[in-house]
Amino acid sequence: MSPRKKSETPPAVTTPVSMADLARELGVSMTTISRALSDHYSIGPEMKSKVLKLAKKYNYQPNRLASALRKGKSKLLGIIVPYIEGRFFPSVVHGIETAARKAGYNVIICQSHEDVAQERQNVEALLSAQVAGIMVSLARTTTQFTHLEKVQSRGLPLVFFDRSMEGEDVHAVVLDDQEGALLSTRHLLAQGCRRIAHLAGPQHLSIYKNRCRGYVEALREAGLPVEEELITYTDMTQPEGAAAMHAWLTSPNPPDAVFSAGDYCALGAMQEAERLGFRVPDDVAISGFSNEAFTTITKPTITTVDQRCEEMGQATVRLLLELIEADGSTFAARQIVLRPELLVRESSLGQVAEPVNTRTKKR
Amino acid sequence: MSPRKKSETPPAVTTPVSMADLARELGVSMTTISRALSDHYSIGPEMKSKVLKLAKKYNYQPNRLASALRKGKSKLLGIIVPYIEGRFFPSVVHGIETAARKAGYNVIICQSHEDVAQERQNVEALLSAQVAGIMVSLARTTTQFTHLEKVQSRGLPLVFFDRSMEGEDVHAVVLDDQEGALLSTRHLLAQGCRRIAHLAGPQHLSIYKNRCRGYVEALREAGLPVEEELITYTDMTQPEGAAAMHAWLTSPNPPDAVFSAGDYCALGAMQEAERLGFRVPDDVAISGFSNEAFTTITKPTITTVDQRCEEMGQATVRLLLELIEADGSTFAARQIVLRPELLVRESSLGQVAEPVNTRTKKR
DNA sequence: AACGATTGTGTTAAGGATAACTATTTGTTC
DNA sequence: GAACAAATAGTTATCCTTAACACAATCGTT
Repeated sequence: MSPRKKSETPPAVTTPVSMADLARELGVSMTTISRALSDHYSIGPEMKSKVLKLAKKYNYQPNRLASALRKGKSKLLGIIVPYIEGRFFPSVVHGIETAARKAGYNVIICQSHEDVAQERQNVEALLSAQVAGIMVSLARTTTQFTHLEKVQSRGLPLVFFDRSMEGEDVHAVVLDDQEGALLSTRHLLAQGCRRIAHLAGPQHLSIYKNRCRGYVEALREAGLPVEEELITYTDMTQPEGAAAMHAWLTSPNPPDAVFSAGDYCALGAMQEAERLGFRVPDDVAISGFSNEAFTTITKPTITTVDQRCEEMGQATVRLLLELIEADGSTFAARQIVLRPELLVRESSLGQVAEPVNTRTKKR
Repeated sequence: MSPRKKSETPPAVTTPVSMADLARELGVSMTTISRALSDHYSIGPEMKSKVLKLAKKYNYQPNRLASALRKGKSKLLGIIVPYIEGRFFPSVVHGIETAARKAGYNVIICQSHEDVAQERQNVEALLSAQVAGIMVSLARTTTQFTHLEKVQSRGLPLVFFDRSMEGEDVHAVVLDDQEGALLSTRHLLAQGCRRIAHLAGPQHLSIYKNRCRGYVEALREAGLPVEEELITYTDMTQPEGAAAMHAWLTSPNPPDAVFSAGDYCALGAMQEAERLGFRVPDDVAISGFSNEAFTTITKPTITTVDQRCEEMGQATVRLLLELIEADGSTFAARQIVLRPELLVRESSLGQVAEPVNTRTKKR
């Protein structure tokens, strides 16, 4: 009707071909086209190949909006993360994105900036974008979950990763933090260390609580006492690591190793130790957690625990897609626990050369 | 017909309310609802408030799929990056995501993995997701642009960021790499350095070519000769930086400063210098490029150039949205050039204490 | 008093894909 | 050879929102 208002469009605008175009050209109905493209049984092989050929010729791209609208199911997945910086989340997102694309899905990314209100808004945004499912790693401040319950009441699959709702009947992919701490502390013990300190994180966060548990477990295994003055609670930053280390090393009975629940904190501790004239690992061994990128470029390189970021992303997508394809029929909550990997590096290697895993992640 | 197979759905599935529901309840037509919600002039204030109230009561969320299908314009933006790791791209994506959300758009992220074929696929995926516009940072291997021309021929706004198509009639947001290199080299000169070497990157990439130009420009300004043996071409990795530095420092006439076009390479150079017994910055000053996270935690911390990641993301979105809203009417190609910021740190600070900017980026 | 302008609302037809239901032809079975 | 099943393709309604067009009522104007 209305004359399309492009009076002069230098790069001549071409409209994408639709099923109707193909149908017209072949003199068949749109249904036939639709079925042929989705390999429906009711279309003969001859017609199928004709349609496919024409579709390729015109480089037909299905309009996913239309498809999603009709089917009530889009090819979009939503993902909510606290932020996309540092090592961990970009890597997980990378894993998610790769796996999702392989399955023909696109991913919409939202950041909560560690804020519940923002997280709520993200949920709304994703719902109104009609995503087929949501993956979320909770903001630190999230203690109420009404926005997430709403997702489920919509019948939308929801999978948590890394930071999950604890003890609830939810689908989740998490790391076995306790195991990682256990491996790391055991390693320090194996290096001959006997007074192992722990730089702990905020204990209301389960990941840090579990890392502390693993540390304690390893000491118990070895028949060593858990000494209160050897555990310092920090916010896991570099300065606090340095401060804690300073206190320990200037005390009458300093530790001979430190297991930190985070790499930044471990770094601070290491730098402070060296500043005070202690050698790492000779005088005091150090291990961290998270396999931050910088742990391979410090001097010495820092022993740490890898969190399997990519695998976590892949597992999350796999679980979510299963739920989406099951279409609400399976609701046995599933928790996937990934095994962390200890990466032994220079900061914890005693002179006693022994067969250990010195492999670092390839990139 | 087929009995919906959820025999027992514990979390009772509620269907989202649609305009039709609101219309029925108020006894008006859907059009009225639609108009009231989009604040159309033809709806009376009384009716408007009634509709708004009801919409809020039922927490009505518009179905963006349907809206986008009808309007031919979705609230989705596509973004194609080589990868989402390291410092730069996550930060830019972060900036993009934040700015886009503020404007009511969601962002779909794709990775090309530095591969043209993948990039082509990404474009297809975004087109079929019916995004309203695309932001792209080219893969290194991209030399043909048919897939991107297709985007424009669809009438879809396209904005490049960081890695753009050179010399073409395109919209782009880039960093002034030459300026950054100029600032950095000038700073080394101001520190009293007179034999400044350059760790250069692959010269077929414009960013590295421009950084080299800036270096040369600064030397010229200072009336210094550009010596061939003081420029080494590398792939910008840590080992190659170390190798180059080794060669320089074992030569008869070693440089007293190194400007590296990348931080990793600068790091390698710095480590090698120290290994050879040279002190940084006293014997040889060093500066890098990119403001990678690790540059603040090495010892000494590394002087570098910040690439304004967040601003780049914001500017990219702003430009793209302008194009989207202009709806094909403005096609004057626009190039936005961001000014880099020199971050002076320990690796280049001579004993001559002078008033310089020692600020590092806060996080 | 009649007319156009203004205001407020309804009708209807897209937009592209798809699923339920129908209809036709061919092949199979007893 | 009649009945029935399988194979193949078409009709039509639907997903939800929006926009062009139509329509009715109120108002001011000449």
